[in-house]
Amino acid sequence: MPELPEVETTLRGIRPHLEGRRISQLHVFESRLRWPIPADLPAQIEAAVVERLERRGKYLLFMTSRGTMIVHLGMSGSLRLEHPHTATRKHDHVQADLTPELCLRFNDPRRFGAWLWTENWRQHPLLRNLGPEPLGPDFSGSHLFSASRGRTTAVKNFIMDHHQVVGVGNIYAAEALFLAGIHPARAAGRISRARYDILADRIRTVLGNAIEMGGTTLRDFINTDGNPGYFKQSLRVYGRAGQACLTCASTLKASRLGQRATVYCTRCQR
DNA sequence: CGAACGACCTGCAGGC
DNA sequence: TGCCTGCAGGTCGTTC
Repeated sequence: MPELPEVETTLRGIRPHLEGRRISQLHVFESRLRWPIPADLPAQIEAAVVERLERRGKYLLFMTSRGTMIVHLGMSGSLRLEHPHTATRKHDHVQADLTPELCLRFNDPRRFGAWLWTENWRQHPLLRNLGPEPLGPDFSGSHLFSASRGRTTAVKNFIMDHHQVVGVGNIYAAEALFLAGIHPARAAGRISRARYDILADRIRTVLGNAIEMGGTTLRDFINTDGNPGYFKQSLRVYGRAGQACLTCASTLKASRLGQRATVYCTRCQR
């Protein structure tokens, strides 16, 4: 499920229930995630007050005075707020108790997610070398342009590399390239400054719109399935291989780039 | 350094 | 119905 808009929607949904609140207990039901959950994570986070909940790329940061809990949803992870006495579901791996009436549960069938602890998140190996936030002030076409000089990798792979820009996953990479009229397999180093300006703008637009849609369907994240429910709305190319291009009506083509499914219009994207 | 690819894991859809 | 294959929203680590 999670691309950047889903992570941002999750953040907005759970933040009001986390910030300023103490995690009284952390239950680990299954520690075998992308990396093993550190054995001392419960002891580190327990009784700590979550001063702030932030997002960096697709990582959620539970910041306390003692350190930061890093949470990543991986490919299939989701967070739900529930009553602690309700039954857990299959693949619920972690539960953070907040009040006698409320806990945060992490469900992740594929277990590609992560729960880690760091005392200095800015220097953490997973976070240290991340590129700029696509919706922040440091991201621009000129940034993509200068970072891509000499690179032969396909532009789709390039914008999905979070050392260049964080948070552009497989869905929105395809969507942004369609909106920018750029062929996904074009070498990143052979795209002009002007086209990168357009691409950066489309990345911002497509992610911003998806976050807005998530925000409109978002309630309070309590007793929901953790799924914002807007996924697949208004996608122009992702999942539409073989169907008609919404711009020129020619048949959208599927291919694979970096072992990821890619859909594009051979006529609109060059 | 960059590029390509395997790896991690479960669930589901489709073909036979 | 059951078995097999391939595919899925991420991204790290290894190899060349």
